[in-house]
Amino acid sequence: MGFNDIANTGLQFGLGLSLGLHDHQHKQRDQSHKKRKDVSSKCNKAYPSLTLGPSDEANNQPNSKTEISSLVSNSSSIKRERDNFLGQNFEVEVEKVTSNSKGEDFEDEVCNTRKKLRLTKEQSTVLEENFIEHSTLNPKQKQELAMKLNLRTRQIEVWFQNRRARTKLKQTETDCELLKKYYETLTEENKRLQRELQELKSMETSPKPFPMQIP
DNA sequence: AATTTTCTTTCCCTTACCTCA
DNA sequence: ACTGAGGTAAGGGAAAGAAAA
Repeated sequence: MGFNDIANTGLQFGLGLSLGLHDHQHKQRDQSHKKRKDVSSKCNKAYPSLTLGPSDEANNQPNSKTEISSLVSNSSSIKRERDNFLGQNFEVEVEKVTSNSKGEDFEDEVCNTRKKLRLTKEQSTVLEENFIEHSTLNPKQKQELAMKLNLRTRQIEVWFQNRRARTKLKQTETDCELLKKYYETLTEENKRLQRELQELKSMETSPKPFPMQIP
């Protein structure tokens, strides 16, 4: 078993732990959760700017209820989506598009793209500074930071999550290198001991010195 | 008061957009 | 113009706890 095998086993073990949680026994646990996500997902895909936040610096504004209502029509069920922006609790009515042909065509048309926001240099710097201070935020800190940077709390949350993940990845890489070195050292040591053992064995099998005769 | 259901928040892994060489 | 790699914002599943029924 080489180092890579050991490393892979470790990775698989780690993955297994997390994948093990994706058990079918939890699938039915909360259907409403999934529904909410579906609605949210549909809305996100259809109208990235509505929930993904600003697509550029100029468009850095919260989305109004009327904007959403005017974009989505033909409702069959209504869900309320909350979000915080600038310390306010925005409650947004998201209308689920029914499965009529018109709705599906429209969805297909707009769902292929997922716009991605780029944080400005200033925003990244402030976030980085905050991360150095504390790698996790409480709701209040999150709120304040969102207000300060003119971002949604979800975006702050996501940034910190991703930042923690990067830190963890770096640490894992460092640990991996250390383990690799340790493995090499142990291999060398093992070889040396094997040689030593071999020498001792050969000495044992060679003829012993002539025993002294005692009268 | 105890139990069940629904909602909210958070974490983690994965996906996919974007940039650059 | 194309392409592959790397960085990273966001999506989505799951868990845990709170709130509502």
